[in-house]
Amino acid sequence: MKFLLQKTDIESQARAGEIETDHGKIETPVFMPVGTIGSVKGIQVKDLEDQINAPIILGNTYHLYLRPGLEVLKQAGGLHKFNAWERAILTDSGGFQVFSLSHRRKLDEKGAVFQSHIDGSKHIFTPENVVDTQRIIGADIIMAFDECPPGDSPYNYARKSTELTHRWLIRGINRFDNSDALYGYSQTFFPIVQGAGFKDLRKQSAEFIASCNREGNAIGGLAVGEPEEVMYEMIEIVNSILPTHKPRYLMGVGTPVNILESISLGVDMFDCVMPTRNGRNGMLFTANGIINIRNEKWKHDFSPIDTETPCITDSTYSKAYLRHLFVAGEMLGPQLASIHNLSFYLWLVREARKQILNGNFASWKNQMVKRLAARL
RNA sequence: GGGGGGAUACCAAAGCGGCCAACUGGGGCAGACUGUAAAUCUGUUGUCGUACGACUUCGGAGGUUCGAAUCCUCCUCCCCCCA
Repeated sequence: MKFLLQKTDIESQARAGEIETDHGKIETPVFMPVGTIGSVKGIQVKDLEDQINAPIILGNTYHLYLRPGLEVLKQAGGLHKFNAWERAILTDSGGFQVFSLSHRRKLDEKGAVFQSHIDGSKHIFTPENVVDTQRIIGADIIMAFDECPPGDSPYNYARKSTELTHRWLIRGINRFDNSDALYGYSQTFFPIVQGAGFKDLRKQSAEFIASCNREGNAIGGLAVGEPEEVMYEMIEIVNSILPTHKPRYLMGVGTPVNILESISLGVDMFDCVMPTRNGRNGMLFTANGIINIRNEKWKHDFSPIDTETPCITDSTYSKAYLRHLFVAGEMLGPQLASIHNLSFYLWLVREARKQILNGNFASWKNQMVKRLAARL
């Protein structure tokens, strides 16, 4: 993987760059659609390519390990072959499931024992075997196994957790550096900054992660219950420490406003389930604010959802029709909404990139944040 | 012609003397969702009021009772069975 930093904004920390992988180039800032179990829910690969034009999507180690399982993935020749996605893939390590499935896992120094949410069977995840699994999945970018503590974690817990994540990181790096990619293209390994909502922990963690000298770095443990101001504060501290010539990935974030503010703070890569999950539940993101497409007020509105988002949903269908599909429980509704939302997210980050390259990012961002805040 | 069963809120359907403004489902309306246990979950749905509460409801009209969606009488309408 290579990262080229093309331009840094004068008035903010925003950057435009380009990541090169063996599965294509990724212009940054970028938003990566989440495809947890090897599928961006409800969306075909061809629409991800042609409509949404995503250069990279996510997969999840925990979920893919449980289903379809390593045998199938290995036999398929990796996830790219399995799901027919020929562009880049990043896999989360299962660190988020340490948080989201905390009630069915036990942590110790060695790793995490999960009780499968599918059949209750027990599975051990360690910093080492999570690297092995991601080798088998064949993601272009693989993530360190971390503990993502809740946003309201007390200091002592956050400190211990961060230290554990650091020890796990050493082990993960060691396994990564002593193993090989399986399918003839290269993989890279991103470590993850933790530290919950505490400045000193974030600072220590960022310094530690920077010292590991990997090709890119991630910021985890945010947007997990802490106030937004705290999140921004943590990003600012961490980004003042992480190297500028490497991509910075803010994991799991977020709303369109979160993304613009974080770009402004120097983040290059994002992922979030919001455009797909909320889209399936009838929430549409537009340049002029949020729409709940199920609302009665759209019943007779035959205009497009958004005139700025370039995709089939917007160019073909009206709000009234989308509302009808949702109200009637037609599966096409969630699918079209997901296409729209992802197209909008990708449009937004491409637009941000354009503005950074133009040297007009800061004022554009301030204007966009105001528009995005509306509820239509 | 004879016999039987029904009518409850937008729909379906419980309730069969007080704990009933009325279970439950659907529908309607609204909300939530941030490295996906989610095409899921929550609230609300007689009227007025933020609320305590007040007022009008269980086909219609009368009646019994301290008290009726629930019991009685008559009326209207619907369904089923036998001729």
